[in-house]
Amino acid sequence: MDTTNFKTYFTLNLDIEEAEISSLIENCPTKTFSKGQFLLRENEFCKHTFFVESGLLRQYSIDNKGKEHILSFAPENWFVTDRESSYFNRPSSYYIQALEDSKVVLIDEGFMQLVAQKIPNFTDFNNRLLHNHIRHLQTRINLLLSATAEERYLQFIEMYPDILLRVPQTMVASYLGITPESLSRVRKELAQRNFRR
Amino acid sequence: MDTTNFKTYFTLNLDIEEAEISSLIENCPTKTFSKGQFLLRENEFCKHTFFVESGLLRQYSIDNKGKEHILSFAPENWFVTDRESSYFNRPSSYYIQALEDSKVVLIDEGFMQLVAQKIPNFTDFNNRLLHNHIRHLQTRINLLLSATAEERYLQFIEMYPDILLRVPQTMVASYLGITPESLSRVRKELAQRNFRR
DNA sequence: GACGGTTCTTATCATACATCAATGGCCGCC
DNA sequence: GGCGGCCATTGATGTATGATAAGAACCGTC
Repeated sequence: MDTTNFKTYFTLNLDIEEAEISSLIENCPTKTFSKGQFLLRENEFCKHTFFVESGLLRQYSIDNKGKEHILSFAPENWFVTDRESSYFNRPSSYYIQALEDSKVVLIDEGFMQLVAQKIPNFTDFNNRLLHNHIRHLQTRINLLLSATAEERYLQFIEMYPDILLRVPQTMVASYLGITPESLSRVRKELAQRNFRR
Repeated sequence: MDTTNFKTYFTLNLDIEEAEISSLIENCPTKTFSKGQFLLRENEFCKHTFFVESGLLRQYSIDNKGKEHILSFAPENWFVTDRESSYFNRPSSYYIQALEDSKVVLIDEGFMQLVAQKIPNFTDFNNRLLHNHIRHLQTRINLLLSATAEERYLQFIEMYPDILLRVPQTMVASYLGITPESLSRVRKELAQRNFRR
């Protein structure tokens, strides 16, 4: 199956030759998920990091009142996994689901170690990914602590203009930590104050 | 200066001999901060990871309305740093401040690389720290998205019973993302329902 | 032991957001 | 082309938490 994005992602981020990548990537199965299908469910053990070749995924949890809370969206060229489960080997508390028909590369621990052996600066690369993740989470916490629904929405538009157009509003609301109704009103407010798109 | 905690932390987490540690640690300056002093301020570049030998630190931001939001507390045996600033080399958006008189080990990039060279499984150790950090942040986001003030407070008590007793309530409130007044009410509520401590 | 600062509590009022319920648009499907 | 499911909108009402203000408790300090 075609894994163009995965390959270019690697060549861009690692100092590595085309041929070598291709031979490495052979070790990674690719899988197709159709809209609505699950890549991971609560209480399962997460065994992979998923690289999104095409399509769109979401990672979310369901709280004790039955409400969904989206932790992250993953469009093409993004990684997603439950590190808590995969790294610490615990049952996951999250779901990962396809929001569009998606092609996904499945990366397991063995592959990581293989690449780490073959490619010297892979650990650095991995480190960068982790740091990026942390930065991202930290920003979000800060936002949840300090910003109103409207401010968070505006920030979301800034950061993920593409995703905004690809998912139902309900899900944006769930990401922002508000109800769909509230988001609708926020949008109305903004529209009335002559805010476009 | 005495760095007992730092040493034992290392011996416990890395496969390494006492003598070797001591010689390594010589490279790390230790500094004392008295209550209220700053280790890092907004817009400064964070050059160190801080290991708290004794005392208590907090990391917080100030939003555009002038309100403080505590991102983390760091009691003895904890690391704290602004990874966003130190790793990506950007001006920090956070403050790090001593809440008690504290002894702190200053770890810089050079030290990290030195240790990485000398000690084979240091990268793994470092990885574990990063993953732990991520897990922690993720849990917090989930909580902010799904739990009420009361639920968050109860969870805080569970996780940080010691810190609860060491910092003013104002700061607990700031960590939870509510006002001190609200926290006071939550506590009153709990007390009336016969909840102890 | 009085003083001034900080912290905590309490009361009243204000507000952002949730909840509940109804409606209408959109779209795929038989 | 009508039917049913999903989604967005809107209105009425409820509730948790914020804002403001004032007083009480605590605490180190001179």
